[in-house]
Formats: sequence, C-alpha cells, structure tokens
Amino acid sequence: MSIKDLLFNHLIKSVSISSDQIDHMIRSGRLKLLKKKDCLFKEGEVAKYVGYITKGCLKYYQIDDKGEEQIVYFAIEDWWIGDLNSFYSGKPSTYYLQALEDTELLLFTKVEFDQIRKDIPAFDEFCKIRHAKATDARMETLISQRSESAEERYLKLLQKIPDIFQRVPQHLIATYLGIKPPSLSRIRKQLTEKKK
Amino acid sequence: MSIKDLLFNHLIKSVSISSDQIDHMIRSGRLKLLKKKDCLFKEGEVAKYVGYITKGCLKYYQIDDKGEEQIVYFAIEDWWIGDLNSFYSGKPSTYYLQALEDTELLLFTKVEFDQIRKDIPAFDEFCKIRHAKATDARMETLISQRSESAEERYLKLLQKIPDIFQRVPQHLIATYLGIKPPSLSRIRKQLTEKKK
DNA sequence: TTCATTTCTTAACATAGGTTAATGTTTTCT
DNA sequence: AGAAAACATTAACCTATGTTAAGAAATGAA
Repeated sequence: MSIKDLLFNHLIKSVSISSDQIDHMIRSGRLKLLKKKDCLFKEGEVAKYVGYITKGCLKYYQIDDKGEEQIVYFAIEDWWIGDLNSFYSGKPSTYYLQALEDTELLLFTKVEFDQIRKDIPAFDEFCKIRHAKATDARMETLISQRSESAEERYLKLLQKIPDIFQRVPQHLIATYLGIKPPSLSRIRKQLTEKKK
Repeated sequence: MSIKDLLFNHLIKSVSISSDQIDHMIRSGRLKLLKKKDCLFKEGEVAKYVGYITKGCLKYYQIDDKGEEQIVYFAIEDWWIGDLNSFYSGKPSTYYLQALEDTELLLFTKVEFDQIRKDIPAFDEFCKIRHAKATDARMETLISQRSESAEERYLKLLQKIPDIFQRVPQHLIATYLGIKPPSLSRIRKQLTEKKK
C-alpha cells in the first residue's frame, strides 16, 4: 500500500479528510529512513519532529534513576510518534526514540505541523483526539501495571501486537512489561505447561 | 486571591496573555460548586466540561476489571481537570471525577473551549503544551510504578503535595500509590522507626 | 564457517507487598 | 452525646517477582 493510502485510511477512520488534503500533508513533510538502532532523537536533544510510521518498529524509552531502560511503548507502522512535550515546548527530551528495525517515517517540524493543523481543521480535530487518546493509553498502561499480574499483561500485549515476538527481542518485551527476563521466561514456560 | 488573579498567574507562567483575555475566558465559562463526594462526571457519562480548579480537591479514578478503585491522580486548586478523550470525542468516559472536599471549578463546554482557543492563540498554545505535559506526567507515574518501591513513591508524593495527608484519607493514598492500606501503614511505621 | 556477541532459559534463594482478620481510632450523623 | 460508619493499625502467613549466576541457543560479522 502506498504511503498516501496508508495515511488516508488512517485519518478517515476518525475525521473527514479529502485526498487533496492528504497530498498537502505529504508535500509539507519529508520521508526519512532510520536504520535499525538509529534514534530519531535522544535524551538531551530537542525532539524537532513528529512522525507517522509508514514501515518499521521503534521503542520509546527512558533511562531511569537506577540506570535501567524503561520502555513506555513500542510503535509500529500506522502509528504517530514523537515527544510532544519537547516538540511544543522546545525543551530537551528525556526520552529516546530508537528504531528496532529499518524504519520509514513521514516527518514534520513544528512550523510545518502547526501550519497543517491551521490549513486543515479536520486534522487539527484529529490531533486533539489523538493526544487525548495517547494520554488515555498511558493511563491504561499504568492501571494495568498496578492491577494485573505479569502474565495478564503479557497476554494482553500478545493480543494487541501479535507479531511483536517476531520483531522484538524478548528482554525488551520484559522491560516493556515491567518485569525481568527470567520472569518472562518463567511465565512463558508456565503457559506452555498449562496448555498441555 | 481572586479567581482572575489565580488564573492569570497560572497562564502567565507558560504563555503571554493579557488581563482582557483572562476576563474573556472567565466570562465564557461558569463557576460551579461541587460538594464533597459529588462527581463532575461518572463512568458512562460524557465529560461535557473541562475545568480549572479554583478551590478544593478531587480524585480522578476508574473501577478496574477486578472491581477495585484505581486513582490516576489527585487534583487540587490551580490544576486543570477533565477527561479530554470523552470531551473531544463525545464518547462516554470510563472515569469518575469526584470531589474529596467542597470544590469550586471554572467550567467550559467544548464549544466554549474551542472558541477560546480560536480567539486566544496563546491559550491554544498553552493547551497544546499542557496536554503534552499531562501525557508526560502519566508516563512518569508509570515508570515510577514500575521501577520504584512503594516507599519511594510515598516519599515522592509527600514532596509533590505535602498537605495531601491532611486532605485525603490514607486508604485513598494507598490506592494512588498502587498498594494496599496495610502496606502503607507498614511503610509509615518503618519510616518513623528509621528516623529515631 | 567460525568466533564473538547477544539473547534466552533455568534453578536456588531473597524479598516486597498482598491477604485476612482482629482491634483500635476517628469521623460523621442524628 | 451517643451510635454507627469509616478509617487505620497490626500480626501471621502467602506469593509473585527479583536476583544472581551459569549454561545453552541464536544471531551476526569477518
């Protein structure tokens, strides 16, 4: 599927938007290829771009006070990514956004992005809804972390991104689930034993 | 301090805004008093308003799959509150927003709020930054929940809202910290023993 | 194809926090 | 003021997950 079709199908799910407007968006931004392990931005850098993933997979993470990697989410094709806090405030990010596969992004600067939001009211509406949903997604993850067992969280992730285990090493999945690799191994073992 | 001064001081921290513009905002919305235990909205209702707290304290929470109350945050005077997801999408909220004290709010409907954002570009900018910060705050809470002990999270809360223990029953603070009341009691006991 | 690196599994042991239930304390309501 | 309700503490025991370290398997680079 072309980038245009991908983006059109993505936006039309939530708002009314025309083919011409999609063209305008794509012309306003630029495509960028990230090699596996490349970062779009790192801690200490300003996140100058927001992006729409057309292909690939990334992790959004932070190094916590104890020096441990904390993965907030994995993002795959057809997701938006960026550090909006850094993007809008111009302050350095405290996060890393790193490709886990070769990845293709459609990127926008703040000037470009604000202009598109001004030019296309439906897209401005889309952004408001999307930001609200992003906040909600973080709250759901928080509540899941608090109230569900690691096994429940593991099964939920498998439902949400079934091919994640083919795309991401298991110790990163453990990090995302908020557990250590030996615990994830143990859980997987228990689950295969249950099946029998 | 008057509501106008409170709101002005609040906004001027992040953006350039005039006294007249604050007047315009206050005229566009309305004040509402919530009695202790009243809800601004409940699960299943559309969150028709966003609000700025001029006085009081609320909890933003959800009932999880196990029937347990999950408090995402406490909000006090000089905070903004609402379920932006429900507010912008018009879908029912899955959250409750309940007053823990008699509380005074400055409320705006979506029509009013969008109009203010259109009329006052600086306020539109403020909202973008604030939404990004809200998402960041949820991520911080998530990472704290994953990587810090209950004792560390307890001490952090005390730093952030020192008078929270005078305002909110302890079992709600336990809920917010993601632990059970007996665990919070144990932690407090250990801390007083350490001090000696 | 082989060596080096990264990743995964396993096991034994440690521990933070959960559970339950009893008791004590404070707040609220009439 | 007194009764009822809500809240807080404590103790004994339980369990999920962490920790560490070793070895096995997979991957990738030369």
